[in-house]
Amino acid sequence: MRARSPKVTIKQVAREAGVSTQTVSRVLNERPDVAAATRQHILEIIDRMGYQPSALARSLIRQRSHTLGIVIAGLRYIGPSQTLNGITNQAESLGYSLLLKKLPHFDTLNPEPILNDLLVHHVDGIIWAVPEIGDNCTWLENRLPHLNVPIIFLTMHPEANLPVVSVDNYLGGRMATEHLLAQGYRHIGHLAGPLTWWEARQRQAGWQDALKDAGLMVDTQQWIEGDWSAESAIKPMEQLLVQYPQMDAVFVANDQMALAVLHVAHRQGRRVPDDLGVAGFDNIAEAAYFWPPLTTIRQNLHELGSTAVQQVARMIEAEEGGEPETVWLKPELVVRESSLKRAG
Amino acid sequence: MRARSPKVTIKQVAREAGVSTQTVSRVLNERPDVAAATRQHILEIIDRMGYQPSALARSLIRQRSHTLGIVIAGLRYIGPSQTLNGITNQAESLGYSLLLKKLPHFDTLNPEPILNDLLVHHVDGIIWAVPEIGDNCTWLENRLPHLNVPIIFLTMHPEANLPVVSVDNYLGGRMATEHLLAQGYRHIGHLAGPLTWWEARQRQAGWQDALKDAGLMVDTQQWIEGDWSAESAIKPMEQLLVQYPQMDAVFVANDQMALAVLHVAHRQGRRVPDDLGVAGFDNIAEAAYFWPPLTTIRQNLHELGSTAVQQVARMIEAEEGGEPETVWLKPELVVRESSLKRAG
DNA sequence: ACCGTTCCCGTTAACGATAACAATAAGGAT
DNA sequence: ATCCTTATTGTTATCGTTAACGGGAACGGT
Repeated sequence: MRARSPKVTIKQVAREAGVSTQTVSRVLNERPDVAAATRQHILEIIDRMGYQPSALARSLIRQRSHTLGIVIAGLRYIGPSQTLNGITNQAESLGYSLLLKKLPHFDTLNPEPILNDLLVHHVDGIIWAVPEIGDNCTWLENRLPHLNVPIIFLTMHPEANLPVVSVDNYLGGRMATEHLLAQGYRHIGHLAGPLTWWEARQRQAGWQDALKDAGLMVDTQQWIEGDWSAESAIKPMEQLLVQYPQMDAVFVANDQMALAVLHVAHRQGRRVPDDLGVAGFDNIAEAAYFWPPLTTIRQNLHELGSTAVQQVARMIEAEEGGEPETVWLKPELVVRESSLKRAG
Repeated sequence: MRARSPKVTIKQVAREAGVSTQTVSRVLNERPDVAAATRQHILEIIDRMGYQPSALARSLIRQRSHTLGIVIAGLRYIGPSQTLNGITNQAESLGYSLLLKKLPHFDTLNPEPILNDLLVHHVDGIIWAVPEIGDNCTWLENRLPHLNVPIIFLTMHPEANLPVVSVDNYLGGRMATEHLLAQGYRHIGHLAGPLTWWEARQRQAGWQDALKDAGLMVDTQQWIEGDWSAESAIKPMEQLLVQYPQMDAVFVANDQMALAVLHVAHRQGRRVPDDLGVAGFDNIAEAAYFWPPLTTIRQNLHELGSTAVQQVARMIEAEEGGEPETVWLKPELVVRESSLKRAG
């Protein structure tokens, strides 16, 4: 292996070895019909010249690029990044390259430019890692049937025959709320994410059903909406404390907003968890070091990403046989001090 | 624009239009030498058939892929994600696609597999977004001269003739420390990142020089090393409080560890900022809602990413003329309560 | 001696596009 | 009438690789 300035091609190798390019190709692809001596000779020359076959030319002739298109909506928050991390790891180990695209906005209605861009690059499959928000998925109905490439969706409403991989947000909401109930809290409010997001609605529904199953009433005074960010949560939380004064615990739709909740509680002198139990969602790295440490729902986004890759890979390899399949990942409850009601 | 099952090629368009593929190609590339009527006719057929030229075939013949290789080391933390976010945005607007690769480990010594993978995909340029850790950059010397593709490095020691884009970590360390000094703190400790990291060393050096310039002594009792994570910072912080008892403020190398510092301070009943001033680094989204809100150094990683893309693009377009250039981005001080020493 | 295999390797065409070079027709200059 | 432009189009070769096929040599069986 040594230096190579302009790229070495199969032709140069062939000429150097005194054989046809086809024979070199056969060696590259480990075909049996090459004499041992010839193979050895060619391998030596390949090594000496530092030849690497062009993935571009291969993709073109084989009609198979071993490339996946990944569509994300943004990486400002840690969630999508962790998912992407899982994707890169799994893709690496399955031998796929990744073409990364970003939607200009969360609620881009027309995904055509992005899809086209991926298709002209001959991706073998697509992972649509964009959260379902408002009607940003309406294009699906009309476009999907014409898309002749396997595509998988992360974190969205699982329609019939749509391959989706998602964390069970509803279950997560239930788990957090049931934990608060088990601790003895009885007036459990909810600080929701933006309800245009499917995830936010699921978490809210889990909270609501858990309360109902416990025989508790739920009305609109008991919850309020934020927009995921800590900043956005300050005022809603203050408002929630006013409109639901009996509240003794709150299930917050993500950890960032839960941080803001702790912040407001401190400012108002309400002790957590004694006066107010708090549970979040996501289990961000910092949650264990909040004051007090935050009880939360851990979602394994790394696994989400890696599962998605496995699923598309399966669909790609299966050609026609790959049935759309929905995979639900189970979240986990992580109990820390913020929800541990002390006696009384 | 309508459905297209198997991909439409330029040949089919040409046949449908009754012209040669070359003429279609000329229309695609907006060459002047096509009769207006012919052009119109071909455009209609392109639209009707939903034809999109293959990026693969184009890349092959043009020897130009309009693709950048991005090498990262991981996305567990938010920093690299923000950088990547900046990269995707800028790449999009300059018309580059992104091939994303992940190093298996931070300290991978042999980047050859990754580099090769990018090269066989004919990337036009490479952004090496891997922090400099230990000797994970030693391959540079020998390999770089033979690499016939522009490459740019993020966040590493700027050797001569090496194109680097980086936030000025040294300056950030100085700024944080000088701010603490200006607030009247006089015994300023430092909780460093792992000193195998270039960034960690830079931040430490900034802290040290700021103290020296203020006429204060610095010895090894006054600082200790963490590994960036909040978890890792708990014990070192406890240790630092023991070994440097006069300490009245601490500059922490990142916000995650600063969170742990606040945590330890609370547990030990030391009031921040009265008994202990705290300044962090990074300005993560949560920092404003820590208790108390954290003074920190903001680094614009989005800009880091977008600058990197601009630089490689420049190098690509410049062919030979692109001089390696080092770009330093200035960090900003964000003052919050954790460092505001009250009178006394 | 003839024929069918098997082994090994080369030729040609193809993937989907563009570059470089004709080639044709119309029009103007000489 | 001849030659030279200019405008427009087609042909051929090419990018780097592999698929499909062909063909010669060596070997064994009848």
